[in-house]
Amino acid sequence: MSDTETPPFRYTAALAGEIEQRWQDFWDANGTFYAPNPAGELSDPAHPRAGAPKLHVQDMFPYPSGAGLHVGHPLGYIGTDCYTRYKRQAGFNVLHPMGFDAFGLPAEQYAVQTGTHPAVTTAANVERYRLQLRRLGLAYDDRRSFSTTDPEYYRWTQWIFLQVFNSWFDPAVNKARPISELIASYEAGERGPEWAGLSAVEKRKLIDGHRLAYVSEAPVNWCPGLGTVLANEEVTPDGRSERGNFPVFQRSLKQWMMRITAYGDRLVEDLDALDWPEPVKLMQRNWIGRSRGAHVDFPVGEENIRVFTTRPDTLFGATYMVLAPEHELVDKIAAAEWPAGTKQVWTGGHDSPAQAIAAYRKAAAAKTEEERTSDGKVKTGVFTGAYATNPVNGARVPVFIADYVLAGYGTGAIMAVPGQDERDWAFAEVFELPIIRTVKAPEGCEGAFTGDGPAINSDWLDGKEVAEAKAAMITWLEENGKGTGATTYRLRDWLFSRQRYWGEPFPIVYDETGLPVALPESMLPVVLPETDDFSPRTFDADDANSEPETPLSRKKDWVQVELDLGDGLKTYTRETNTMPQWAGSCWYELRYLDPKNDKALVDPANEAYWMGPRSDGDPGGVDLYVGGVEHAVLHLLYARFWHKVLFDLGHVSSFEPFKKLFNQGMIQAYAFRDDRGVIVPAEEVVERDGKWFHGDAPVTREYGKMGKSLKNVVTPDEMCEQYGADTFRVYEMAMGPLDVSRPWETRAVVGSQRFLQRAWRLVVDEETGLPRVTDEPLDPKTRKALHRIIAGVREDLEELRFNTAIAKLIELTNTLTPLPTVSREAVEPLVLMMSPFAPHLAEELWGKLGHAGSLAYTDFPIADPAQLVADAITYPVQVNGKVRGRVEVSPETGEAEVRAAALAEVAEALGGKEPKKVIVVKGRLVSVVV
RNA sequence: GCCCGGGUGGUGGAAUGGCAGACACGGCCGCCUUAAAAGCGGCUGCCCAAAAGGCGUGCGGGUUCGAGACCCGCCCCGGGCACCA
Repeated sequence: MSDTETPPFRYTAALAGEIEQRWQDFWDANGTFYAPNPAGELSDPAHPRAGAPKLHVQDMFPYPSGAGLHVGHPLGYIGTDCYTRYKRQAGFNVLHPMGFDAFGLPAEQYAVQTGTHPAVTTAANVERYRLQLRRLGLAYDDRRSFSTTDPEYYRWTQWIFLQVFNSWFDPAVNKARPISELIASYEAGERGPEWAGLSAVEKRKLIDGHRLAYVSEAPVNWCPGLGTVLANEEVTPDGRSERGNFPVFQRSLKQWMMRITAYGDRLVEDLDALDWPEPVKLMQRNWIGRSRGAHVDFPVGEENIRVFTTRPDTLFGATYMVLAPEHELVDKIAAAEWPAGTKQVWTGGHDSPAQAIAAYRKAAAAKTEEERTSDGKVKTGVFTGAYATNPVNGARVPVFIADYVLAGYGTGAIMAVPGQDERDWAFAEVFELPIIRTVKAPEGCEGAFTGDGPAINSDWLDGKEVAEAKAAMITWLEENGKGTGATTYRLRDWLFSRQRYWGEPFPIVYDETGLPVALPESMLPVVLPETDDFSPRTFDADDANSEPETPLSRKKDWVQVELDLGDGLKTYTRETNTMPQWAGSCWYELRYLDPKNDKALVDPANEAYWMGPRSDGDPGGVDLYVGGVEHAVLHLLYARFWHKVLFDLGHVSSFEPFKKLFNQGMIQAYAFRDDRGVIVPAEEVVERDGKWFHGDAPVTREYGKMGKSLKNVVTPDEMCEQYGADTFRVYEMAMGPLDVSRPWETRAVVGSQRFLQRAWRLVVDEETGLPRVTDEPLDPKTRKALHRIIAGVREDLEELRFNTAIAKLIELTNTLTPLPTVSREAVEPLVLMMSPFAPHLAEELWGKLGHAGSLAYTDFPIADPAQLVADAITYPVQVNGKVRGRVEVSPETGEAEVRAAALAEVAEALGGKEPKKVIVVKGRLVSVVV
């Protein structure tokens, strides 16, 4: 493109680039977007928004990968930036910070690949992200930025770990309390006399068993391919690692756990107080998987099988029982030989119960998780030869083992009620077991009936509806000592240690007893030791028997440490696991509030101001949290858990971290393959007549994520280069609603550039660069249009409907463009309204209009209600639902008059027929029925 | 299988039960230009040569003066969960 004929002051990419850099420097130099705190180092009583109503808006901070940002990443950041710029102008003290989540597997793996220390690559990646984000003109308070890998930051991550370690969950008050209170209670003899008789080590073990962070030897998810254990949340349903897709095996290993299950109830119930997308709430509810019901005891000889059921009301219909194959009672209750009356199908063709059980277990163990689930419909199992007694009616019921009962849920045993449970019905059909309906099924119902209805065949329960029958049965069980009401959860405790280098070290050492000892706060942070041997020990991905090895354990001089922890100088051994990636993101919303504070996690005054509840029942928290739906369970569940612990211990006044959650959509992109199936670079593909070509070769198009492997990455840097950051921002916001995923289309970006060019031209003479506005008042019609648009834009911005807000601004620009003179009365509000979307351009135009400094704190336009009243109303007139004419009347015109005018208008269409009905909808339309 | 979303022009998308398709891309035509690009102006849901008209929001019913929106029954796409007792 030749520049020779482009007017010297046209808003081109080059001019945009110059303006953008200048304003970014200005904002930095003036601290334009600093938000004042009520207390501490970041307070500023002279700030224009000191003491104003607050607004805390936050993005899910990025993981700075080596690949840098593509145009999809900043979608949410631009959205929050537009929203907060608007709210700042509308009078709010806005906190809009950004940081980096830089610990974790990918940083370490990238470092391993490149042979550089993760700290080096991480710092470089963070720096690159900062520059990329700065170029977009995002209005962050940079004083509050941090990386989770900063020792000044993870000092507090470790501090929170200590709070969790040093507390226990008291079910009596349903909250966490300091562990010292539990110890005091034991010492006072309130919890039984045994305490006094225990040795010091036994006492410690007893206490350690109550802590919210505890070491446990339990089955965990061991992933040899990654060389680390993983949390349940990090394992996919088919038993592979979410990251890397390696096989995951169940291994019993000694690991740190966090007692998130204690918070199961509150994590479910407090969802009701949150303004979150329903699907996300639902995913959390499903993950926690709370079921209410009862534990019921079924005697088997000397033994007793405890089952969990959500349907105690159906106990009279329990005709058999099933234990998980791994259940510990199986071997104890199994009969020596098949009892009389054993059906052939129950034995699996084996000569004795012991043989049948052994064979079944072997077959079950050989099945992969996928096979077990995909075979789901066909029920298998064998009889144990044992009979249990149904506690409500004394019926003798056979006990089976089957893999449709899971060892890890409830008690690993069920009472089977085929009449009311589809799985039990299917099993009963295969094994020819009796079926007793205990809830009246509707006419024609075949198979299990799981719905509501009156109880039948249930003695004293007969006639009661399900809910009432459940309650009655639980009361009966408790009164007769046969069971109790109970709640179970699918949620497991959170596996909190990883065998990695690039994570937060635990503030924990072990003494000569092998029991953990918390380091005192004064020793924080425990700095991650320097090493050049940070590679994890990984294994053949299928080697289930490999042993994890922590990189830190190789630092012998670090692991062995001499400390005085109150009883003289002693040698301790450090914990060599590190925390999982989620640790740093579990509480970062709090650190933004008071990032420089080295005395406390956050000053209570600052926490109360930015996140504290404002009314009864208000959970408090971040006012708006924007990020991808992929964090629906993991990050959001863990962060809620930690926040609740901090709340219980009095460190924060909000009981939830994120009051409102918004999931932005994903920007996707097309990718192209040639006839060999090889991906070709998307930027080299051209479209001709609805087909796509790479050179002359036809290629096929597919739709997917943006990424290196699909060769379809478009970066924000390219967009800034070709169009300018403001154009890029406007395009991203204009292309659709923020929460909808959509394809990226570079060629459409020019539309946003044209809009900005027209707006620029409205204010600036392209030849001279001088402003061309006049102080003449607007004509009344345009003034009305202006105020209608102001009202609409405000409404759209409040609801994060940026695409329609931009459409209205384009409409206003297009209305003003053909006018003979450009009135300041219209242009100034236009510039102010554009400023959230195109901040650099708006600042520049604001200056051209004669204002000094930044417009960031200039009031956002407010519509004049008097201008929102229409001069005239045009009524479309429908005849039998079709528009056949329209009449224009003044707004005060009465209904009768509108009706008469409308009928006159459509007289021809009526063709002399008498209308059956005429409906006049005031201000809307007239509908005539003939 | 169960539970959520969603289906509107060639494309991205607009529409408190009240004129379907705002705004934008693309396309077509024109102005400017030696020419091209950029810019500017016009047209652009489909059918029909055009007008008039007809048909149109995944499909089939229904409620209503009036349905893209509400109700019932299907189909398709995306996501989550998947023997959780």
